[in-house]
Amino acid sequence: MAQKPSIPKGTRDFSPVEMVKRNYIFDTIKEVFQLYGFMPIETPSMENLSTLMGKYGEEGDKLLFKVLNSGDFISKVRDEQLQERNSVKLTTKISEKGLRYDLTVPFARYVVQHRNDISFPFKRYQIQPVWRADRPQKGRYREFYQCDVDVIGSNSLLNEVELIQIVDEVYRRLQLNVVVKLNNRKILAGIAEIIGEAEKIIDITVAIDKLDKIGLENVNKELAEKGVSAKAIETLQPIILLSGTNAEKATKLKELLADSEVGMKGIEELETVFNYLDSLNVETEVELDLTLARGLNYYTGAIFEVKSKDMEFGSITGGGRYDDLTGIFGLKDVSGVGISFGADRIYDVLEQMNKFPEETAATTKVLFINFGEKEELFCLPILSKLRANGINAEIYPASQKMKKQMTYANNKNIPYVIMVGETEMEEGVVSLKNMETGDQEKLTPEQLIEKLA
RNA sequence: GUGGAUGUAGCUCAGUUGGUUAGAGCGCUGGAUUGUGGUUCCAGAGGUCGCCGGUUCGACCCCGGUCUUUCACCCCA
Repeated sequence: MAQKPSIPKGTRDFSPVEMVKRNYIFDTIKEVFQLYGFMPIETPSMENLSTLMGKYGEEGDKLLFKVLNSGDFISKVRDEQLQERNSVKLTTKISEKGLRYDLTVPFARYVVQHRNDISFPFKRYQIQPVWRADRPQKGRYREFYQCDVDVIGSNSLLNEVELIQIVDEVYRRLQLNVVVKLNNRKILAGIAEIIGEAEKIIDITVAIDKLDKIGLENVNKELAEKGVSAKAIETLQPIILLSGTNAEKATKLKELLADSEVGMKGIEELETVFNYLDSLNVETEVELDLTLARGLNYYTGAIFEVKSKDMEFGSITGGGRYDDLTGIFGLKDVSGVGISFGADRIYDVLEQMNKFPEETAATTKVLFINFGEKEELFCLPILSKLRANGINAEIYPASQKMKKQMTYANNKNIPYVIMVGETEMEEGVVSLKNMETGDQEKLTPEQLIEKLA
């Protein structure tokens, strides 16, 4: 055999069986999005690097896939630059495009670029692949799908509430038990402020975020390493370890953050959201979690994260409010909020929990066994009629051995098989065999349609 | 990006302290059974032992490199 073909690291092929399952996820999510009035858009796989760079932090820039310029790009680079052997610098000379890293930044670009055609608030959803040059692991790929919903151009906290309702509805339809973790960047900013380390907010949130993973001791250690003063760390302790119901946490937080204007604003926002939720039929547990930070540094208000309650896994949905993402592209004072469903991780959870529905509308319902030319001529009009009635049907394309045709039906999990030979043609009927029970009956074409429809 | 593991038939995996012809199960093809499959029985095909190089009389096995997959860290969906 010649060298086996392969695909790039961290990418995957999807078989027909997998695609049926994947589409089940996408279709469910899409339906719910539309139920809440969101409309789809798509953006190109590639964006200009100027759009992408600097939006995801230093780490993110490294994880961007860059696309080489076309043509004889290297001849335009000066010798000194080549000799310098500085990849980062050289990249700017030979690459001006990159694969999108997420859907939010391209969306911000889209909004700014099409601002005159958009009426705000703009509610859009977007289901497309994104690429990250991360090192792959289980549940982490270099190409994966995100399902984003965002509403931009509205400050109302009602948007936050609707997003949580969407999460609730999607996971109810997918029959997964999840918990929504909710926090607010303003509270985190307030905490940093009252412990006197306002400028270290990023380091502090990143450290706190790891609490349930590495424990309190290691969090404190990391804080110290990042240069947070011992006194500040001490003040921080009661805040990190805050417990009780959401209302209790909020009450205590108000005392602790009384001197911080941002902090109080954050609590107020959270309380508003919780008040709305209380009056709605949201089944999903929503928990105020102060240790939730999320890496993306463009978030400014609410932060969400959704985790499966049934298994230990990274977050399967996440998002938040960003007050000035479009500002970078020259459109000020437009606030947006959105969340992203990680379809690939949801797939893995559904697979492990065995929660995919058994029956799917996508597969073939009935196969015509092929006995030869004469029989084909008899069967083809009936086949057309089945399809006209919305019944997924196919005919085996050649009159091969019965066993082979039956095996084909088995492997494709086709529930019914139709056999037509001399006797059936004379009587003007077909023999319909149920592949599961083995039962067989003769039906006229009309009865057949009625039975399978 | 850092550190560790892994790679043998289409799939899941055995195996050899380095020695001539590399094994199983499942799957595949054919037959028992040319209008009745998923069970059973029989037979058969299929592998440059990830790739490149080194050590050796001799390498699937030892060494180096490289790629894949995977685990932890980083970060994240």
